[in-house]
Amino acid sequence: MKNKRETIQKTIILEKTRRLANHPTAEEIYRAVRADFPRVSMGTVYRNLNRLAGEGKIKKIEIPNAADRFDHQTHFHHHLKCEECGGVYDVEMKTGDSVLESVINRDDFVIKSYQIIFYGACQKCHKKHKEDI
Amino acid sequence: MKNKRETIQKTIILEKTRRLANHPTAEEIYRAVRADFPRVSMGTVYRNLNRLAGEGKIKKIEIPNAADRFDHQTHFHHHLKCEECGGVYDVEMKTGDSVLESVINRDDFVIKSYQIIFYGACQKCHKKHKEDI
DNA sequence: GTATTTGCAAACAATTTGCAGATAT
DNA sequence: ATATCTGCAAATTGTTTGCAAATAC
Repeated sequence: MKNKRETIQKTIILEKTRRLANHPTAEEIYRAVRADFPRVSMGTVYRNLNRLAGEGKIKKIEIPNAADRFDHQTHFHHHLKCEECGGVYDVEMKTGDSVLESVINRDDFVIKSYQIIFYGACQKCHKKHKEDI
Repeated sequence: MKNKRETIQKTIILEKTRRLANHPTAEEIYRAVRADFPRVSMGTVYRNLNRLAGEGKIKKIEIPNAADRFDHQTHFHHHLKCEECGGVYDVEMKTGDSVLESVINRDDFVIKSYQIIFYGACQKCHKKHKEDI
């Protein structure tokens, strides 16, 4: 896998990932791609998403115990996973990040990146839950 | 599933999780339990680990694209996932956490908890990689 | 006594992979 | 021309679940 060729599939997968509103899953991208190119397979979608992420053209957001998301955005941000509906939302942070400086045992490894996953409830689910009571 | 009974399985699963050095996977706990009780099944291990986590007796650490870990530790800390070997290591942070205060759009959801996952290389893998060059 | 829990095997979800044929360069 | 990429289906990994039998209370 040397990732050398610009195939139609790769092009359209990038385009759809960019067009889809917010951190779509591979499945969502797959459906969008198939709307135009019905013979594209899931394997191809995954292969290309990983290639594109490797090239830095998109960002892969790994969500524990849920499908990975692929993000067209470039700026650094984090995510909230709604424990009720499983939805993933952007979490914006103030600049002047002190997370890396707060690590105590930094000699134990080389840190290349990090992501914060918040757990909780999105507005919709929280509201619904309140109504239940 | 009302989680009412203290079964032998539940007891030993908690004990093994506590005894095993550091954030073992369900698989590792399963093996440890089977050493003493060979008929315990994987399903029982998962069910009880989730129950114990629900009761707050252990902590479930969700690792993206890898087996979840179960932690006997109680104090708040984070984790590094080594991108080479897949190992998971504790990351200790200075107290006086400012992560929650740094969230800008906090009105959009209710945040109950969070975890930071660092990506990088552990000492062993980093050293090995250097030798390759 | 009876509701909960177990063991087993089968189901599940997300992702990866082997391979023969197709395609970009 | 040929190495890379695709489509397909099957494999993999981690976890959950349905069900009849076992067990804690």
